[in-house]
Amino acid sequence: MSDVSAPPCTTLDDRAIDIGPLPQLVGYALRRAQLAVFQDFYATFAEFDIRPTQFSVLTVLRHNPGRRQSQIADALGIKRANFVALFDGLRTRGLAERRPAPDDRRAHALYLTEAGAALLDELAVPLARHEGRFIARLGAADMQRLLTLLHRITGDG
Amino acid sequence: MSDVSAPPCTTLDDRAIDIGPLPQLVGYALRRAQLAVFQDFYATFAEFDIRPTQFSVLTVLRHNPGRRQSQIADALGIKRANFVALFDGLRTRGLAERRPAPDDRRAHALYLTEAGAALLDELAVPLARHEGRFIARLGAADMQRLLTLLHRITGDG
DNA sequence: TATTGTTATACTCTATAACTATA
DNA sequence: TATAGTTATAGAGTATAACAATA
Repeated sequence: MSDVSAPPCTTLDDRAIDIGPLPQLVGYALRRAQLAVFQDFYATFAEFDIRPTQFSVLTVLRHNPGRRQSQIADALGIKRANFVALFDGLRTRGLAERRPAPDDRRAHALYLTEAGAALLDELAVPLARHEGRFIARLGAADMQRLLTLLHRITGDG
Repeated sequence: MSDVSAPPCTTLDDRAIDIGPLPQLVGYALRRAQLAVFQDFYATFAEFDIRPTQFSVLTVLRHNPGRRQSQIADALGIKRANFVALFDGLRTRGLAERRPAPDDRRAHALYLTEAGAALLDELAVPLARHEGRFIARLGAADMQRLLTLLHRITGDG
């Protein structure tokens, strides 16, 4: 339905902006796509107060119990100095814990708590819905192609 | 050459970390790929002191001279409050300028300066090298497939 | 001497609220 | 009343330097 009584243009130029060659730049396209997915992630996990980085730490802890802070941080591309506060946020919520490393009194071995493991189980359902929304946009086959291309960009595949 | 006198393991567990299902999550894969490309962008344009967001603003100004701040900011997904300092950084360097909007005394019309246009011309060469490094990893056909998939993720494809 | 975890600090990016001058 | 630009502010994320304890 068009509105025949719509007012005339109120500005000199209200055509859509032309962002030119930006969509053909891989960095720009990656950034916009990443923001779209993270926005969906934030909305999906807001009720659990879990952000993408926190989710990635919990996941790596589940798959690597007892590793040191620096190993976990390195695997996720996080500086060890920045990992301290990030991990403390999980620890004070009872989701993860530090234990003395048996072979090195400087180091801590990191573990999920039972509450952390239970939360990760609980997050599996909304996570699948979140991923499912993007698989629905692309189809499963194209999503797998996208993941493979992204791994080749990152340099590990 | 392997070093037969290499010391034994110094830690309890120095196998590589297993980041589990993270590489199959679209948000994680996008984030890591975006960081890899932006790292290359930073290194490529460090000598020009241009960051990805600044480059995108200059590019949109070239393609849309005379538009208002809020239009430019919206097109790039930047809040108008955050755009002020960003644009001032370009303006004080003589790359862009504000002019009074002819039809609305609240608004400013934004333009590239000649220096800004000249810089953008100069940046074309390193930009092509930057893009070329990732096209080299994927091949031109797969890069085009990646861009198309990314646009579909973002929702404008 | 080097490394682990930590603190301090700074800079960027992002988000919201509120102000001003116009409309 | 609403909008364009602006200011202030706060929260993440990220980067470097330096320190204590330990290797």
